[in-house]
Parts: sequence; C-alpha cells; structure tokens
Amino acid sequence: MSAKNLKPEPVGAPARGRARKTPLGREAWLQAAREALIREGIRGVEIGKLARRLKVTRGGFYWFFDSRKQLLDELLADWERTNSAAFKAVLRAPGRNGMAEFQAIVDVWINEAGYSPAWDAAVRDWARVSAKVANAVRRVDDERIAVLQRVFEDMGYPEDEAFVRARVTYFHQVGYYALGVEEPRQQRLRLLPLYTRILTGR
Amino acid sequence: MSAKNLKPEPVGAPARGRARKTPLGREAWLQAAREALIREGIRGVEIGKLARRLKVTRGGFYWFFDSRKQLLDELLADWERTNSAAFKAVLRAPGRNGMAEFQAIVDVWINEAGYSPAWDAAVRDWARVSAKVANAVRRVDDERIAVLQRVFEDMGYPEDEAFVRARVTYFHQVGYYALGVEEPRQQRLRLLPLYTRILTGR
DNA sequence: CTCGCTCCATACACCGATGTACGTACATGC
DNA sequence: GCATGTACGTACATCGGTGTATGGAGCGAG
Repeated sequence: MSAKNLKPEPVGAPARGRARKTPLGREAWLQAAREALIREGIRGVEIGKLARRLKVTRGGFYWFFDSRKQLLDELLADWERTNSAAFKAVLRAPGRNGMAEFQAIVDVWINEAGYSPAWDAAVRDWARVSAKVANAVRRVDDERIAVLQRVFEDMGYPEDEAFVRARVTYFHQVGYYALGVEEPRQQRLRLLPLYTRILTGR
Repeated sequence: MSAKNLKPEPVGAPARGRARKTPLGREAWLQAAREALIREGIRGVEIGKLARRLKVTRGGFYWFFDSRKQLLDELLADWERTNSAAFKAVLRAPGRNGMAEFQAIVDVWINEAGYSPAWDAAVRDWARVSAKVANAVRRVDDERIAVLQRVFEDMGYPEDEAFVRARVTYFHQVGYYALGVEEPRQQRLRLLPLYTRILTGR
C-alpha cells in the first residue's frame, strides 16, 4: 500500500512510555483512515468505524488527533508527499533515454511499488467535495503530466505532440484504474507491447 | 405509503396542472438528485438538501417515493437507460466507415449532446460503495468499449489492436473527465487532430 | 510503593438525516 | 359547492456520528 516506515516520530513525540500491550499510535489511525477512504470514500471515514476496525473505542483517537478534520488534513498531506515520489524519481535516473524512462513509468504503474493507484482514485473522488483537495490533486496531476511530457520530449517529439501523448498516456492510466479493470496478468502482459507501441508511437 | 401511482407519467411529463401552482413531480426530484450526485457524490444526495434546493420541504418527497433507496434505484436505472444511447447510435449509422464512426464518437464526447460525462463520473464514484452500481457501470463500460472496438475493426485493425485502441481511447476519455480538465476551447480544438492521429494511428 | 504519563473505555450532550403521522391548501370532477 | 385526490407543510420519534469529560489500566521512573 504505502511506505509505512517513516515511523520515528516525524512531528510530535507521541509514544514514549507505552501502555497496555502495544499502543496503536497515530500511524495506525492514519492507515485505517486511508483504507476506509479507498473502500468507502471520504464520507465513509468515520471515527467509530476506524475504531471498530482497530478493535478499540473512539477514546484513544482524540488523544492523537484534535478532530476528524485534522485527521483528514494529515491524510491528504501524506498522500501528496508519498504517492508521487516514484514518478519524479524516473527523471533523476542517469542516461536520459526516453524509451527507458517510459518503461520505468509503466513499471511503476504495473508493479505498484511505492505507488497506489487505488489511493489516487479515492483522493480524486474526495476532491469532488473539497476545493482544498481538488487543488492538491490538480497540482499532482500537472506535475506528473509534466514528467511524462519530458519523457516524450526525450524521445524526440516536439512540444505539442509530447504534451498530447503525455495526456493520453496519463489519462489512459487514470481511466484504467477508475474502471477498476480486472484482467488476468497473462493477458495484460500479452497486450503490453501493443499499449507501448500505441502510446509511444514507436 | 403511496403504492398506487405508477401510471400518469412513465418518465417524462412532470405533471400538468394539478395542485397549487405547478407541482414538482417525480422528475424534478430525480433531476435534483442527479445534480446533487454530480456535485457531492452519493452521500450528498440527502432529501432535505434536495427539498431546500427545490424550495419546498421534504413533505412531498414521500408522496412520490417510498424511501431514499427507491430514489437512488430509479436514479441508477435512469442513468443506465439514457447515458449510453448516443454511443450505440453510432454503429447504427449507414455506411460503416471506421474513421467517420470515430469522429462521431469524438463529437458525442466534445459536444456532450445526449451524454453527460460528469454524470458518468459521479456514477463511477458511486460504484465504489455499491456492488449493484458497480455491476451496472461495468456492463455499460464493456458495452462502450465493444462499440469502440468495432469502430477500430472497421478501420481495418486486427482484433487485438482494435481492442487495445478501444481501451486506450475510452480510458483516456474517462481519465480526461476524472481529472476535470479545464482548457480553453481553442486549445482543445487545436490539439484535436493530434489526439485523433495518436488514438487512431492514422 | 507511589506518582505520573500514556492510551483506551464509558457516558453524555449535541446535531443532522431519515421516515412517519397528520394537517392543510388547491384543483378538478360531479 | 362539495367531496376527492394531489402536493406540500409541520411535528415527532429514531438513529447514527462528532466531540468532550472523566475515569481507569498499565508501565516507567524516582
């Protein structure tokens, strides 16, 4: 799902002395919220539900967070921070070969390493009812499309065509997960060269 | 409580001169529900909000509908019935010219005549929390992709490539509206030939 | 041991949404 | 003009979610 190994108290210092067996901590609530967001949308992120899923009551929640709003704010910040890292890393690879960069991005999408398209889709739904989230999503989308445009420019395409190919590629991927396509991995791999040829024109 | 009224208007007529000035009728509630679904998602479709927007109270709602669930069921049926008609009409045109068929579909998307991509996107979000809706959406998507596949086959592409091009084209469109892209019409028209060339390969 | 901190349980007040019961105004058929 | 059916208003019971207050169990430090 996501990198949960940024644990050593990035902001406050919540858990020092320990109680009971092993206390949940902020991260457990955030992860439960993330999963609920993906399954049921933002309106389904209810503190009581999270508590039931974590096998506790809502009592502890308000020790870690001031309110539901604060939880959601941190959830959004977490998404914006972590779910685009794999994209931007592609351009930092040495060599600057367009086709290799494209393959690297496809690899991120297919293997979902350090990137969760389901999380993306859920945040995109959330953006419908929150202007703040909508702005964050727009920033992230523009960033990623810009990355893809550079990739196609590295293949030798002029600016306009690189921009359109970046959009087609990115929108195609967003739509793929928006539809929740489920197909056997074998078919997906069989068709992959066709996708590549159509999207890159090479 | 109202189990006796299914005859006056099947779907269309919003009731003629009946009571007060001009009563709202089922269709007004359905339309308000549709707009609320698009703006706020399924959880935002609340009878009180619809009433406020219609400048009435919730009193009349339960004359037309037994429950909120019934309203939502009819809303889904309405979507499945009306929002794909423009697609399937394309293949019924005489001549069977692949490129012309493609242009006709693009025309449906751009002019949004008899088709609302925003409604599509909202129902797609709704499908996340309702298996019934998810099934309906899957049926519709498969239908539309099949239509596009036939279009590309009419262009002369073999089955596999026609399928992939149909998916790329359809997913791209879904993603376009999922991102809520807003660009000046002039830019959209300027880039349109590029899109067409990339998606059709011609 | 006792104190203090951490984390969770319990109980309560508050708010908003649903559904129901019933009252009411208006138009039409007779 | 009066009864009937239609469409809406009003009031109420109920349920579920949020936030708060408070108490308690567990563990570490002195």
